[in-house]
Amino acid sequence: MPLHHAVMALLADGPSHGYELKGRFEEAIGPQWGGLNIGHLYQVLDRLVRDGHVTRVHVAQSDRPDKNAYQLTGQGRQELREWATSPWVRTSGFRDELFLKLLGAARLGPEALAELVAAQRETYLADIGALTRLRRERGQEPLVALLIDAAVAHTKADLATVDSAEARLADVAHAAVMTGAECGSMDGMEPPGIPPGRRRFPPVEVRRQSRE
Amino acid sequence: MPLHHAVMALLADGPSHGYELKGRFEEAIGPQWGGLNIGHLYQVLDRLVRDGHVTRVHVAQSDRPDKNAYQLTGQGRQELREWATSPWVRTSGFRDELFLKLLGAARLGPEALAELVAAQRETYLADIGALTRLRRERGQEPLVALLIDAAVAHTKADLATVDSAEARLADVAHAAVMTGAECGSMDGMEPPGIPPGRRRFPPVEVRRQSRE
DNA sequence: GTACTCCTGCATTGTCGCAATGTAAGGGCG
DNA sequence: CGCCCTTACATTGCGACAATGCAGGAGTAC
Repeated sequence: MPLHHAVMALLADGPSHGYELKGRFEEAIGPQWGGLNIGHLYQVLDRLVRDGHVTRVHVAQSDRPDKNAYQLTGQGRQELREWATSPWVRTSGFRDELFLKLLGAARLGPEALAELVAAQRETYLADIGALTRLRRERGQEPLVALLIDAAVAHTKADLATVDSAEARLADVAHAAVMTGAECGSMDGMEPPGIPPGRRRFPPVEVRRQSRE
Repeated sequence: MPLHHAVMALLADGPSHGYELKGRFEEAIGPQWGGLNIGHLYQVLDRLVRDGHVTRVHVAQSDRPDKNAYQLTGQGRQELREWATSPWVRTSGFRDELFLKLLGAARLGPEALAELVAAQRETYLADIGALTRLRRERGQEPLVALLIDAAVAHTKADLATVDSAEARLADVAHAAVMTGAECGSMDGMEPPGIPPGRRRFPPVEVRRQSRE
């Protein structure tokens, strides 16, 4: 995710340096985000300097290793304001690895689908449990509480999706078995030419719809 | 997102080549995913070949430009099965750009937050409308219908989040204004040293909690 | 021949994580 | 005191993958 705007948001409170910014970020956004990688952060800071959103000032310290202080520029402040007040518009569709797994499992047959659904269900329940625990620990900060609630809502929606998936995809999964997705072998040899039999999409007719 | 497993899932139906795989993918996963970049796809195929999940066979054609056919190997088939039947476990926390925007807007003050919330609300409503339309057009395929429903559910959850955000973050936003996040100027000069006044996080005491 | 589709590859940018480096403060110990 | 070890602080570099875009060959249709 584009971290650089969030870094600018933190810098709006006053200059800071890489190591401290990591602390500020994790303090502000809460534990459900997951740790912020420090190497990534410095790359982001480099880019912000390069683009003129932030200036770097070297600060010598006697009692500690030197550090680089980063400060928001006027241009950066303006950029931040624009970003923070404009909505997030989905640029690349609804992409979720779960979707791909459902596609794969459905094509593998009903047993594979059932296995995925059951396992995924457990995972989501565990996630919700962990989030609930987090919420108890860090629920005082309003932003953190809000974000945790949002994460829980997402997970519950996902749970409902997988719960309905097995029934709704039963036909697909059953059809997949018949068309040869399951007939193993044919590992190594099978020389060129593409065996023309058993292919569901002959020349496939790529339909370009008017989106994008 | 890790596309390569999905490509393997498509190849489970039989060998294919890059351009056709793009068509198969968009056919199978539906329009809500968004277009698949062809360049990306070839990168993925290269990696699959490198890792032994897929073999490439050059196919000469008289009536068209030559093409490369890709075929799943036994190892690839096994890898596919493992991936498709194991749940997706969130590795990197709940990361949503909306969360970062809320953080940024809240720090900018109540007006910025209100602006973001209103705009985001409109965006989500428009998304839901577009998805509903899609659902009418492509709702026959069970997988596509399921994925669109999942996308709608997610968006509705997001909608609820932003709707509650303004009230729940009012205190944070108000506090932000007082602490100087809004006092403009200080663009260019302001030489080194980091003005020690007006900083909410003096040495900041990075608390490392026991996660990860 | 030129416009177009099919098909592929490369270059570039951004995201993300790990590992390595260097400085300095603090503690134990002969 | 001089030595070593650990911990905290602070930064940098490397490498993999994701994603987009552009260039271009090769054939077809006019």
